[in-house]
Amino acid sequence: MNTCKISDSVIKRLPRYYRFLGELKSQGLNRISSRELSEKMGFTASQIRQDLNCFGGFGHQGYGYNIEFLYSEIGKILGLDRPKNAILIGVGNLGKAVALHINFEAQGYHLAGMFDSKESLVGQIVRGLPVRSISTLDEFCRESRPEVAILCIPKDAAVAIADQLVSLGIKGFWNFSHYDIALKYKDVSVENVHFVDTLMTLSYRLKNTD
Amino acid sequence: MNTCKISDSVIKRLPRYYRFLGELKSQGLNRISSRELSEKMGFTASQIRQDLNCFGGFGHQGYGYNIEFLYSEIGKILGLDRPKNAILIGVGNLGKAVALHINFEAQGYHLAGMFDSKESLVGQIVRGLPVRSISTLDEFCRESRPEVAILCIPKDAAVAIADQLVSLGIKGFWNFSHYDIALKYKDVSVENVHFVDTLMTLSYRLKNTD
DNA sequence: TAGATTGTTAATCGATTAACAATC
DNA sequence: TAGATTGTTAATCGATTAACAATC
Repeated sequence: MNTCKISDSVIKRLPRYYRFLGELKSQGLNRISSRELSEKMGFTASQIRQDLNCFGGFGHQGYGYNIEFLYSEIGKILGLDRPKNAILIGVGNLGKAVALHINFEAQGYHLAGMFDSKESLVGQIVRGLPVRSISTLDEFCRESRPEVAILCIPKDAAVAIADQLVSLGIKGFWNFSHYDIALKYKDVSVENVHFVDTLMTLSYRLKNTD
Repeated sequence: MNTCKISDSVIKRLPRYYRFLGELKSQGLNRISSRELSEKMGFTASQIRQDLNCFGGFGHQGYGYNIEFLYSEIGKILGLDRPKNAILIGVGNLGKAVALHINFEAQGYHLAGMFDSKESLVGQIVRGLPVRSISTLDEFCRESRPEVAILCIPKDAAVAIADQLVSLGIKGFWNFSHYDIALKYKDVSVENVHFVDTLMTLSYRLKNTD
């Protein structure tokens, strides 16, 4: 096992491994070699072995990798087995879609509360949960201690609420807003979901077909 | 101007430049140096100059960059000024959210049609557009010639429909499904939006706070 | 002119790929 | 044992950063 610092590139590939292995598992397969996996995933076999060896020797020489075992190990590396409380801020079109569409439990998340500043939304039931007034955020967080906030609000609203969320103990943001949280708060984890960026790169690629 | 092949890393940073410059522009600023921009964006000034010089010399020695001009040039590089017809496949929670939430026009896209296989959805109006039956896809594409398909359907459905879309002339996919289109069709552009992946990497980062 | 800042080349750093000994 | 495939080291490749001459 390589004790090197794990690079961002490796971490970003882990969910993809997890996804492919989950599928192989559900197809009832038992073992796979790095070469076979490389053909399915479009990585090199070398890269796959390098990536996995950042975390431990999960394979067996002459055999390959046990799919079920590797799947479960990558899940643990990602921390999917650890329960994580999350709150969702902003229950507009996007927030509603996120709440309804994402199967949080499959990654160990529990959506504990949903908040909006718009009084007309408060009390509405989405995914079996009531939308709460943003004014009750402090109280709720002191009781439920969520560690993740999902930001489905515009940039200005995100700027306005980030301090409060961090001081209430939020350790990670799943950030759909255009506010660059990571630049200000160095000790929280941030994953940005900037769809529109990918729509722009698609536009570029269409024009420059390679 | 550097005529090197533009790397993926550079292309992925362009939307971010576009976003930051748009904001500076709306703040009424005229010029900015690579150093000032680097402080705002969290890149190095060197990288900014390198990136921009892949496409041309947009700055002036001793002055910096004209914000309005650079913003507009990056928009052109990304091809946002070119009109692009798009169709959306799958009008469930996710598809509806995408249709309602994304301001396609700001990137030069026009959402021309929406399709679903579920007959109960057909005829429903979303964002002023009727949901069409998937059985009318051929006819519609031969008339409207969309070049982009937005896939908001499950993996199996995506596998089943990709051939048809490619043969109907689709050149780019904005892919929310878990089907890896790019592996099979080498001559189409694909941008994957795999939210759940970022939810997993967030889980990892929470566990390994760096 | 002096000061500032670009465009661009060179140096460094890190990530990917290749190679191969270890070993199942 | 022979064949297969890993884990790991070494080589390559590409991306980022540093440096500086050009020039506004």
